[in-house]
Amino acid sequence: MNNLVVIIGPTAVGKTKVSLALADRFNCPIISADSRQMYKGLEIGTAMPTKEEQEHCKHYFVAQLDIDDYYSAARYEQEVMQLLEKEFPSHPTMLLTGGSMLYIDSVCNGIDDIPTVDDETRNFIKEKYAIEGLERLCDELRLLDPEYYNEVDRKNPKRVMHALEICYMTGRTYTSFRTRDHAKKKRPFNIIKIGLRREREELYQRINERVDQMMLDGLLQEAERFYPMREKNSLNTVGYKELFKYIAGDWELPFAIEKIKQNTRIYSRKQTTWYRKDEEISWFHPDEIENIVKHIEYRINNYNHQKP
RNA sequence: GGGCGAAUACCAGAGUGGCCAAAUGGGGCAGACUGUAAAUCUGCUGGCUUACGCCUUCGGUGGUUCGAAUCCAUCUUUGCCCA
Repeated sequence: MNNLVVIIGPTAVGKTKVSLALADRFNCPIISADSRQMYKGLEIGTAMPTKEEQEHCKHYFVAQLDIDDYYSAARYEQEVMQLLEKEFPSHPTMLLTGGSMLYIDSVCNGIDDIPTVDDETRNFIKEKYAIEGLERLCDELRLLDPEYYNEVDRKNPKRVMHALEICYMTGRTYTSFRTRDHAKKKRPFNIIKIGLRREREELYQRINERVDQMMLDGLLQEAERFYPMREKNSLNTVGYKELFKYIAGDWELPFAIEKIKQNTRIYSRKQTTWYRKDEEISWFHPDEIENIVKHIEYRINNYNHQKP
């Protein structure tokens, strides 16, 4: 059986370094699971693997989208599954690493097949929301999909709007697509989840230092380059959105930099919240490379012995 | 030396006799999460408690009052103005 080693951990914990070491050991390419590193041009702000690192080892899903390209976790799932099918014959152990938990979850557990919303519907609902407000949309959702109405976070416009989009576009309830059919999504490979963690104080220090380094490396210039496209979703990203405020004249630069650090810390905590409920993760300190390798080898052997 | 003012929870800052454990914002912490997720949204934030509730808080002390963050006296610190 083939193996997918998934390296996860909060931002700035040191995933890149560990995954490069593991790629060497297991002689395989790296599949990135980072929703922002996928975009071209965001090298500094997303701490994208460097040219040298990418030459040293093949990276997938890095710098391949344009800033205004549409993308989604579902599309990611589909593309990763295709890629794995192609790669497994020559690389029986593959590496997936990144901080975008929804993307990782969609690869490990699958994501329901829900149609992609067309622009027309999207704009229609968006306008409806702008004119009528969230409460009216909720009222409508209660009529169109009472079951989901009872489950959703009715204060979260994105959730409510998306459900309505599906109802409008398909003429079916959003609930009818949310089957969570895990049997259908059962993966034909072993998944080994490795979590990387550090003491919070240590992680925060690394975050702060990394942000300072990004500024030295030219993050501001990178942000200036993308300033005209600042409304794009892909640029609603820590590191850029704060500098856009500075460029617009709303914030002082030192304040913007502090906000980048602060929002990065918050982001790291949100990631941690996601990890806490996943009991399949085996945790290590990023410096314990040898232990991580041993653990992975042990798991692989174990899986193989279990097979009849 | 004289005059006026200010002191409120981690910070800023409302409150000027009971509806005040104290608005609001920031910060912090926790959580949710299936379609652009580094997004979006939620809860908590004096102590004890699952909760009802109880206890200790609004610079210090002492008063007035049935009742004080709020009124009075005084002390301390501090800001501005006149000398």
